[in-house]
Amino acid sequence: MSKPAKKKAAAEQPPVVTRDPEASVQDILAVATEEFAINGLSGARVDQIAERTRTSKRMIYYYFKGKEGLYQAVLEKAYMDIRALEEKAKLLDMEPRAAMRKLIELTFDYDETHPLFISLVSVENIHQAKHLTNLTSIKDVNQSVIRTLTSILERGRKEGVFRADLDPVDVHLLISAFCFFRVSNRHTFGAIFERDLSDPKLRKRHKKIIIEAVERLLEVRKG
Amino acid sequence: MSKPAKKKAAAEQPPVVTRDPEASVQDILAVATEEFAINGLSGARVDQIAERTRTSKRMIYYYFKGKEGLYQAVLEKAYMDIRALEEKAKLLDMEPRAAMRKLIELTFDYDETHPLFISLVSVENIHQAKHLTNLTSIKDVNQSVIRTLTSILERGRKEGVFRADLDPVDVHLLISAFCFFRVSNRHTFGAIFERDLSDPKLRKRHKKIIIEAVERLLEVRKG
DNA sequence: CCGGTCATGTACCAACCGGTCCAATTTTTC
DNA sequence: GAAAAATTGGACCGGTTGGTACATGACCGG
Repeated sequence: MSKPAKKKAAAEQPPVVTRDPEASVQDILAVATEEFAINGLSGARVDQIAERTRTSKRMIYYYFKGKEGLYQAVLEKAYMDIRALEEKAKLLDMEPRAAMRKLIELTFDYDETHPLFISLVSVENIHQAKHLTNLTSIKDVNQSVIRTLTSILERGRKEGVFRADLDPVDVHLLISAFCFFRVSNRHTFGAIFERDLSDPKLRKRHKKIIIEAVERLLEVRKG
Repeated sequence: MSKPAKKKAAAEQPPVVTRDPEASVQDILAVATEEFAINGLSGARVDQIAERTRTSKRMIYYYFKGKEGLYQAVLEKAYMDIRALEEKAKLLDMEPRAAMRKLIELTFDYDETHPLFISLVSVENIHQAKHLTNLTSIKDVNQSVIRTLTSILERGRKEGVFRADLDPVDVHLLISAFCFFRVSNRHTFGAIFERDLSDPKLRKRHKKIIIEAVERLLEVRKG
């Protein structure tokens, strides 16, 4: 079914150059995300991205100025999407240990289901995050994880179930490192140790391990 | 014993074209390691590598066939160098808990002091490790870590200080992930959370954290 | 309906980049 | 010491790639 578009409905057969700026932008971003994640910044080809789009190379330069502009837009969008991570779960209502477990599971699952995001972050790190520093807005978004974590740790400490001498960012680092690495390094790790890290069986086991590791690390020890 | 000076510079200065194949190869490899680590496979420029070398582009093609051949050689060398990791320490003579702690420290310090290696591994993962699969030799080298770890865990289990239900590769994953991530993602993580992960103070704290996390994870629990 | 801005397609280019050709000169082999 | 092999240099090439000039239709305010 042809989309009737606007009021100018079907005179006979106009070439119907369905104009839709927003759709063009989103289309380009979606394709570019894949290309940059798979091939890296310099490895990705503008022509290839354009070809996979329903529009043309001209549009990429029209909307994003150039390859780097497109890359930066892709990066920003990818980082912004994490916002959806904790929003759907109301961690602050749960008791500390359950909240912590849930937070770990969310992180684990997010990384697992967003390999393109993981790749993009790796790419950006190779470029020493010099494009990321332009994007000040994403700091706030990402630091919300820390606020949540801080709150959970604080409540746990008050209830006497969590120790008090751990920095929330350090805890986040431990969780993030494990979840991220499993995905980012699945190819080399898999090749060397002959393991398929995408195996559901392993996934389940690894999720249990990181949860257990963090839980034990947070435990209060007397003496 | 003056060289048969080139006709152009016959008067003084013998050009002294000191031929040294081995040195040429090593020189190229060293420069290429940096370039590939910093710019990635497609981002690195053969001309740039050649220029930084004391030899010429021609030599790169002579010794390594092409850009990909050079990249593969760089990758192989980088992975082979890990062999030196545990060799110098005789972990098998130490009591299990001390050995485990030492192994973690070695991994932590190795990653910390070899950021180029970390970058290369990240680059290779973006390329889905398709160059690594050609290098079967490195599997053995890297699996020696697992053998060591297996032995430590086994002895610990027999002595009753370590639990028995953990896979050595999974334990290695936990350790490796933390140590690797700290370096591989130092730029994005640092930018977002405004932390300099190379700060010695943080380094010391993080080393303590990963050691403590693993130690606690390995503890035997009754019930 | 009409001028102006927005959106898009086509064709094209100049620079770059991986790779090679030709040849010289050193080192090794016999 | 001559032939053969190994190393090196420098110029050069052809395809690729990011980017642009130009034209043209589509939408919108008045």
